[in-house]
Amino acid sequence: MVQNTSLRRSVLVVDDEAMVREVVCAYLDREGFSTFEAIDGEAALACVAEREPDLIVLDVMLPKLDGYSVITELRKHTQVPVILLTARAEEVDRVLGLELGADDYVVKPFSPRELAARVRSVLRRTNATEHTTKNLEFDGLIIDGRTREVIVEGDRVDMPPMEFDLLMYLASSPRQVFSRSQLLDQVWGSSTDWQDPSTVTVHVRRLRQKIERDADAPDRIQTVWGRGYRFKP
Amino acid sequence: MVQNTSLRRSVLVVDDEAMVREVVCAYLDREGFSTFEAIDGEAALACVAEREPDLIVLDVMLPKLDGYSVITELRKHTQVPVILLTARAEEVDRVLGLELGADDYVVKPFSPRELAARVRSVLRRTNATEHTTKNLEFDGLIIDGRTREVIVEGDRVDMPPMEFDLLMYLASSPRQVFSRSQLLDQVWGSSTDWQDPSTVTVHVRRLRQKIERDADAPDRIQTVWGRGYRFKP
DNA sequence: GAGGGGTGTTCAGGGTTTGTTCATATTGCG
DNA sequence: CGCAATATGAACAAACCCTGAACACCCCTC
Repeated sequence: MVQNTSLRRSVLVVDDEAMVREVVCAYLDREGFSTFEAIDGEAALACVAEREPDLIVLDVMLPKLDGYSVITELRKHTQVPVILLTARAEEVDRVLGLELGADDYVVKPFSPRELAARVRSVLRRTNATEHTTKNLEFDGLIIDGRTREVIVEGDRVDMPPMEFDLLMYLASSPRQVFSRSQLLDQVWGSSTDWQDPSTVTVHVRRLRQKIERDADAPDRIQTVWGRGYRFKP
Repeated sequence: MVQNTSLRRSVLVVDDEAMVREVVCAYLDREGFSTFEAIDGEAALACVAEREPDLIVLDVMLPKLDGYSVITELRKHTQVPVILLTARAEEVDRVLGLELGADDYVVKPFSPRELAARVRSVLRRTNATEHTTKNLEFDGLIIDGRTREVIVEGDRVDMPPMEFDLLMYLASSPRQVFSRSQLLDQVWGSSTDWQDPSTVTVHVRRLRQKIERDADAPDRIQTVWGRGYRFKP
């Protein structure tokens, strides 16, 4: 059994077209995921048993064992998140797919960008149970990615998922400035084109109330006027 | 080799129809991008080699060298983001099947607004992962493009967005003289029409107050009478 | 199912920082 | 000395951020 010790999330891409696998994997690689490939349903199940990916991108139309059968089989053993690829809108039996336990579906043709966004989104949702994330420790602030606990000045602080993800993301690149749009893209991840950047503002405020010594004079999460926010270690 | 020193993101628009190029470029210009145009695949590759754009908007149907071939060629050397323009929905299937080396695609007819949104979205993402922002260090002056911090003689100095951009631009090309109009063009961008060159003067003054040892005898940012300003390393 | 707490999102108002303009003083050049 | 370019200071306008509260939603308990 190969343990996935990497900090990066791993994604298994299952499609019978080599070009699709290749392109999707290349893109996800660039996005910071580690990727595996499988050409059909049987190979997919074998790979899941062996590598334990954090998420599976699964084409519905597959030789040997189709996507629905793969999900059914998977669900006997694991709760690994699945994103379905379906060829055309008309063929989408979303009810069937989702009832079988898929977490999301993407209709072909899709843009790799959109798929990556869905992957991030689904991983975020299912984050609560599995994590291979890192632990960060600063002066008076400890962020435990494994247990999703935050400890401020020795006190354990309750942290909702979104706020934790935001804090984690900022703290992962100390001092770097992120715009609201970037944070929406990177932390929220899905369909962010029409979302309100002020969502970020509000979450930052709540975050500050929890981890700042003086909420009126933010020190850890600094505002960079006109540009975004920055975590100060 | 022309260096793209502008702080604005540059976009190369490739389409054989002059009207499309014109409309798209005009809109992107107004949105704060600097734009280049290419009429066919060969011209596109030449432009990429010469200008190194931050993103490429690429029509699939092109004379001489079609969009797919251009991407294939591009990917041998660079990871520059590409947004494909496709004339018909059916062609999108080919995009998926053949050349998903693109980061996104837009189906004609499209609204310039939508295209601009995609451009921004793709750039946000790629900008977040690649640290293309530079760091500059001089004697007693450190400019960190990633964190947007300036450190003068060891002291961290708060720097408003515009002043930082201006300093960054000047310091990126030490000794080179820039006229006020050039700076307006490159740092401010053509987003706001017909600006007052004195805006530059004021920002230079404030900049000097922050980074000069003696504000009355400017050393780092020198005035070149009748010509403009120059950064001295 | 029906409440209830917790979470994520949106919105409008107010305050602050920043960007720009303008009038005036100063500097550099012929 | 005259003219043009640049510097200065202050005031205005715009952009931006924070606050507070309300709404929608999900999950959990009962």
